[in-house]
Formats: sequence, C-alpha cells, structure tokens
Amino acid sequence: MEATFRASDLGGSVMFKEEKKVGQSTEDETNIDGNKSVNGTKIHKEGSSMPTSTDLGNVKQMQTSATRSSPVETEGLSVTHKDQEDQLESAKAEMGEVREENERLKTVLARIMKEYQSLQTHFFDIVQQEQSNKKPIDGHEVVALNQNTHQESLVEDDHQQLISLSLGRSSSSLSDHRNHQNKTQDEKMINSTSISSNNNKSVMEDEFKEGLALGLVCKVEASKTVSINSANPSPENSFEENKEEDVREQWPPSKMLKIMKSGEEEAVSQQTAMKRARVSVRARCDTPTMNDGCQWRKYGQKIAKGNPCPRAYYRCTVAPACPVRKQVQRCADDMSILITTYEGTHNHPLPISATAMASTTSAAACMLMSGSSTSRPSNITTSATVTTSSVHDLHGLNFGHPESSRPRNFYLSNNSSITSSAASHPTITLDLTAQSSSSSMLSSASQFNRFSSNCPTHHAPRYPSTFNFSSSDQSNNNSSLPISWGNGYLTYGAHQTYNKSGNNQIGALNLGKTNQQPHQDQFYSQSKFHQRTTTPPQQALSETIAAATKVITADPNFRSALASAISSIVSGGGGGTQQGNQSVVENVIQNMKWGEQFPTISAFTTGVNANGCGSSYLNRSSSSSSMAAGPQQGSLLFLPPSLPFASSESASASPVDNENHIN
DNA sequence: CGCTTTTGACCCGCGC
DNA sequence: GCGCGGGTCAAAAGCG
Repeated sequence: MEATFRASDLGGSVMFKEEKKVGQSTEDETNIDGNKSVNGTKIHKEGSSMPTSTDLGNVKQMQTSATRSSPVETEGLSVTHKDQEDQLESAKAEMGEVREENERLKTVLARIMKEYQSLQTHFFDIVQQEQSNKKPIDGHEVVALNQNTHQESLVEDDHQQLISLSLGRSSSSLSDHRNHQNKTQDEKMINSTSISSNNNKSVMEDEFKEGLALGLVCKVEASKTVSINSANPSPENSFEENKEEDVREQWPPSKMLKIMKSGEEEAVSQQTAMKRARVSVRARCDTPTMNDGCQWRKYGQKIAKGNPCPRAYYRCTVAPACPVRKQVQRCADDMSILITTYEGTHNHPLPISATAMASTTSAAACMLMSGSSTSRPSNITTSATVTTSSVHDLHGLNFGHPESSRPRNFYLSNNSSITSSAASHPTITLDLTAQSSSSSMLSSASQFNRFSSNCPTHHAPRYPSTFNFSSSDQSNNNSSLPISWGNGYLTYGAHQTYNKSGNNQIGALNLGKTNQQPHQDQFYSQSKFHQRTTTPPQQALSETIAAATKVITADPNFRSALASAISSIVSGGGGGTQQGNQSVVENVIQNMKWGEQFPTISAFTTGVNANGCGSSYLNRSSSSSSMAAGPQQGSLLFLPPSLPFASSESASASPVDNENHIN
C-alpha cells in the first residue's frame, strides 16, 4: 500500500496511515478487547502523534489485566498470566517499532516542510519579480492574467463540460501558489514539445500525490467526446481548467458575459453555468444561519416566491476571491428547518471546522454531476445506510464515545424533478432534519422512487439503489438520531418529512428519519437535547457529514466516473498504459476516499496560508479554539474531524427570518 | 475607521 | 416583447 505514494508526499504517507487504519478499523473495532489492537494502536499513533483514547484503553486494558493476575492464581490462571505477559511484551515491541516509525515520519515531515518553505520562498521571489516588472496586481488583473494564460483551456472547455470541485480541498493560498507554480510548469511544458509520456505520467502522479494531499479536484467529463489537449496533455490541464472555472466563478455572470469575446466562449460560459452544481443542506437550526465553519458575508436578501421567509445570500469571505456562495432560507413548511444551499468550490484553505461540510457538499456535488454529466441531469436514485461505526472508520479516529458507535441511517437520494432553474443549477439536498429507521428508510425509498418514476431507466444503474455500510452492530437500527442545529449545537428530535419544497431540487440526501410529528419546541431546547443523548452534538453532526461523504465517495459510480476522468487525462498523454493508469487512479481514489477527511493535513499554514485560513474566523470562534489553534500554529495535522458547526456567534449571522423584505 | 449588514435598484433568464 | 422571479450590486446605515 505504501508503495503507491512516496513518503515525501506532502502528508501522503500520513494520510496513508490513516487509510490503513481506516481500512482495518472495522476489524479492530470488533476486537475491542485489545488483543488485536496493536496494529490499530500503531497506526493511531502514526496518524495522530498521540495515542487515541482507544489506544490508551487497549494498552491500559492489557496492563490492568496483567496486573490483575496475582501470583496466587491457579495454574491455569498463571498460564493466562503468561500469555498476557507475552502479549504485553509483543505490544511493547510493536510500540517500539511504532516509535521508530514515528521518528522516521517526523524526519520526513520536517523535510517536506523544509521543501515547502523553500518552494514558497521561491514563489514569493517570482511574485516580487513580477510585481517589480509591472503594477501590483489587483483582482481583475489577476483574472485577466489567468484568462490570457489559459486561453487554450477556454477552447478546450468548449469540448468538455467539466465540473471542478474539491473534496475538502484545503490549500488555497497554497493552491494559489501551486497555480502559479503550475503556470510556470505549464509554460515549461508548452515550450518543451518533446514530453515523453513517462514524464507526463510521473508528473501526473506527482500531481496526484500533491493534489490528493491538498484535496481532490474532481473533473467529470461530459458525454461529449473529450479531446484532451493533445499538445499539452499534462495534468496541469486540470488545474488550468480549475483555475479557469474559478476565474469564471469569481465573476458575476453579467460581467462574465461582458468580457466574453466570442459566442463560443459565451457558450462555454453557459455550459459551465448550466453545470454548476448546488448542494442544499436542510437542518434544524434555531439560529439565523448554521455555523458551518466558514466565514460568510451577506450580500443580499430577497423574498423568494412561495416562501414568506426571505432568502439571504452569502459569499465566502475566508478568501477575497472565493467563488463559493450560499443561500440561506427557512423552510416554508417548518420554520425550524434551515435550508442552506452551497454553490461553488472554495479556492482557499478551509478552517478545519469547515472541512466536513465542504467535503461533504463537494462530494455530493461531484456525485450529482457525475450522474448528470454524461447525460441529462441525474435521474438517479441512491440510498445509503451508514452507521456511525463506519463513520469512525472514516474519520480514522475513534472518539471513544459509547453513543457514537450507535448505528445511524443515512438516506441518500438523488432524483430529478427538473425545473428550468433546477436544470441550470442541478441541486442535491442533504437532509439532516430527520431520523432514519428501517421503516422510514423504506418510506423514504419509496418516496424517492416515486420521484424517480419519471426517470429514464438507464439512469438507474448508474447508482445502485442501496449502499449499505452497516457494520455488525447494526442491530439497533432504530436508535438512530435525528439531527438539528441549535445555537450551533445539534439537537435531536423527530421531524417532518422533507419533500415539499423540492421543486428545484433534483436530489435529496436524507440523513435521517422521515418524519413524525414536528415538535418544534424540542428543537430549541438544549436541555431536551441533553436528555436525549450524551453524544456531543457537534461530533454527531461531524459524523453525519463525514458519513454522507463516505456514502458518496464510496459510490462506485462516483469513483468510476472519477477514475475515468482521471485516467482519460492520464491516457491523454498518449503514452501511458491504460491499465497502469487505471490502477494508479484506483489507488488515488482509494486514498482520496479517506484522505479527504483530513484535507488540512497538507495545509501547512505558514505565512499567507495561515492568514488565509481564516484568522478572523479563528479569532471569532473562541469556543472552538482547540481546533482553531491547529491551522494557526501549523500543527493541524491529525486533528480529529473538527466540530464543524461550533457554537460561535458567527459574524455572518444574519436575521434570515426577519421580516425585512426587499423588493 | 473599517467591516458588515441592509435594502432599493438593476440585470438576466425564462415562460407566456 | 413583456412580466416575473432569481440573483447581484452598491450606497447607506449600523456596529464594534
């Protein structure tokens, strides 16, 4: 497994360990009595630089059980004692190895950091040189520069319909640096007309490594025959296109159209807009906005038809040019439900607390687009059952919460009731408002099947009807918990079925049970929440989000779509063997699947990055300082999935539900 | 003073 | 072509 990625990969080896741990964790969890947890301990330590609660528990358990065996035991017990001593010894030996490996990894990490810093220095040198040559670059000039530089990509876009999204993409100042570096690399590649496929492949692999460490940029191709830029088949293309799209997203449509020079480009723009996916999250929330970890600035509010509550428009302000927007609106049918619709891809490092939502929405969007890109939008239905135990696996860390091992069902559905607006903005909905049980799963399924009844049947196979990630402790299926936000915390309750407002929503990812009677007062009651569960609510949501991500990324169609997209790029070089590429891609996807859960691993937040990562956010989120300290200090590695919806008075909080209507 | 929110105006796409 | 609705802009107001 480790052979796939070099240890010098930025965080790659570490992520790898995480994957390994994740891959084994179900096994390890079933051996919670400690005998077999040595591997788990080892990997935990590698991943987190400190033992997790489980690890400590296991070791402690062994020690205590060894201590418990007194000399006055019977002979049989002495044998047991001996066995335990043996185990203890072997465990100690293993831990010694782990320590050594930890040291090795630290060395590697230090080297990577050093390389990164030198690269950064180099980058700044280049920037300074450029700035000395011409006026300081403002945002528009940057856009112009990018557009000039990537004119070829524009043309290429005419032949491709691509969506670009990142799964918990974390680096963006970094990514900006990378873009610049890519640009220079790209120029080199263009200048050098004789590029061997091997070189391409190796560059590609490097890109993969770094790209995965930095986050996934997923490109889904359209049904049209893809003509990979044969002159420049390097993987930089993907970054170029990504930049291109980012550029477009940074501009409002009207201005975009103004700068378009030809009808062809206009068509490209329209295609891009047509394909821009949205991810809508429905959640119980008694605050004006749900705190998803990002920093938002409100730029508009409007009454939407059919809903007395105004819709608020926010844009991400973590980075100045971040194209991500969100709309927040109360559900007309149930005011306790907040519908947050995300659009676009962050082009900057995310606060740790924002990565869960970002990766989930990106994955959902990717899945949606993978379904819609090869044909007309997405008449697809997908359901998934996920338990929190698998969520633990996903996180790669065991929080040791007894409640958290409770199975929870998630329902993922993506169907198409396409309206015109939905067609231009394909939307997938993550419904966090309701609880899921077996019966409700069925009802939900039938519900969505009903929705998809008008779907062409050829879409059905694209997404298997059910993904079941349930682990062995699935038995108490009915104990799943509904989720809602409340003052930044989750609350639990039985909720109303979502579906009524789904006119524009092509799909729904229903993470919970469909409905019972709404008891709104429950949702506002912290005390009731605490009565219902001892699971830290934010953790629960984090798990929910991560589980949804897992569902999506575990979708074989999502993976195959991604694989084909990547492999087509790889094979676009003309030299690489398809099979080899495919295996690389598969490995990439395998790693992405888990690595994306730690998108900040690679966000070495030195200098600009740290600031870009949201200093203001961090300053505000005093309650989440423990995790917030990570990015700031550059010690963000291996933190557990953050509590993404920390209770903090968000600067972006706005009275969405106030009655100040405009227009 | 700088940042955020508010809100009227404007633009654009779409349906009729 | 017109009206409607969604989305965005940007000046003014609010706030710390």
